[in-house]
Amino acid sequence: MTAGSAPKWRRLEPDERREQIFTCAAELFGERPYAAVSTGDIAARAGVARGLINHYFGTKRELYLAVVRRALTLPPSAVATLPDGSLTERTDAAVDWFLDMVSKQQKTWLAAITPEGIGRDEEVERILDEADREAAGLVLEAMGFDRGDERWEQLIAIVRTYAGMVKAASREWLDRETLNRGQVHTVLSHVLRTLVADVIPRARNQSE
Amino acid sequence: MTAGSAPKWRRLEPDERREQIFTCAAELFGERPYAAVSTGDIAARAGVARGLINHYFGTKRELYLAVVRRALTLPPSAVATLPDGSLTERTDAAVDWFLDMVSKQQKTWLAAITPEGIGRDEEVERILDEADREAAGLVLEAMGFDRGDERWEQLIAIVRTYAGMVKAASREWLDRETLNRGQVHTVLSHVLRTLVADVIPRARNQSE
DNA sequence: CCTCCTCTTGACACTTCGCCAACAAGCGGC
DNA sequence: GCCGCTTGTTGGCGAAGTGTCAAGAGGAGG
Repeated sequence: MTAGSAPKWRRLEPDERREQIFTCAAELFGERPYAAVSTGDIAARAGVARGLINHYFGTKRELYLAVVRRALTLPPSAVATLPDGSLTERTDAAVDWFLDMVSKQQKTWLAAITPEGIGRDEEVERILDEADREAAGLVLEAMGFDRGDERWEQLIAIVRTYAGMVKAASREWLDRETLNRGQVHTVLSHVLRTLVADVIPRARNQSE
Repeated sequence: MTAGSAPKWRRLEPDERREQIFTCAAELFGERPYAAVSTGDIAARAGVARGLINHYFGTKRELYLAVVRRALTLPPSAVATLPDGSLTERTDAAVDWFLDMVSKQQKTWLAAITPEGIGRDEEVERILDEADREAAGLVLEAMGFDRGDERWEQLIAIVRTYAGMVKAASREWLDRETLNRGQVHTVLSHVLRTLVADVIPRARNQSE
């Protein structure tokens, strides 16, 4: 009791506070579905007044979208070095690189791609869409395709189809633990090779 | 004004009313995300008092789960006749059958498999899981595997991985319209054939 | 026509959300 | 070292949503 001037709360830089709230929100949204997380919960975990959340993020939903956006934005390390070599070597390397990345981010990423039961959310879909498109582009380039390809959009679509399998495989490996890493690698690289070698050439001739 | 006894509301059989509310809820949950649909909205569309929803379904969430459950339960016609023949014939037939089914249910099914951004919902995941498992089992049997196989769980896992691709492909076809039916068919049947012929035999030797 | 069963309503208590005016932390001037 | 101003932060209000429950009313049966 030397001095009776202990501040009730500490004043932070806006970016700092914003980030702190964001982190707490990300944790909670990762644990429970959107509707089961109240702004009160988030404020409590961050140790701030509820109103502050609206001050920084406007709306609960906007905060949620911010969390989703960041969770799905792949780290810059994404632009990894892709080896030249045979098709098999390249697909193997790509899948390996991907599995490494996922096993690190594990928890966040898994939560981010978990399918919700029903009910379309335009905004969220657009974010997911953009992230997938980005990833698909990287994979295609790693496989030796050119961004200027006349059928680029079609190629993207096919790889995005593959991305659905990648996500499902990751869940089997990390979440359900029904497959081990080696098995997942086998599945994903075989399929990727099939796509590049057999499917894409054929699909090109099926445009209406 | 012949008789002043026009009833304010009509009394229905419980099953009938329940079904009516359920239908309206399914529509709304298909249009907007869970949190953006209020029980008031549902009651309004059904033309009943809000309290009646709780009477029949207990909770908004329970109603939602009921909708999800039904949307994902494949119709009994699922047990279609699977032809004998070469592997290629069988995979082609399976994919065709599936695409037919999807193009009918289209809207509902698409909404049901749409991924939400983040936030895991145990209950919903379990329902999705069960539906996938069911479907995977049918596919495996159609491909000539036996439910008594020593590695049945592993096979299921691999096919479930494939199911992720099937869903993504359906979205590209019906929703984004970046691939046509023929292309989707090509992609899916090739991959399925690769899985059965190449991947599954190898993965068997990779169990830890 | 009256009675009773039960389907249905409407209101109450409680939680959550967005808004905003008032408060105070703590840096800079004197 | 004290004071004043900027602005990060609080706390409470009003609107909206949810679950509960006792009371009300449809309509079949006697």
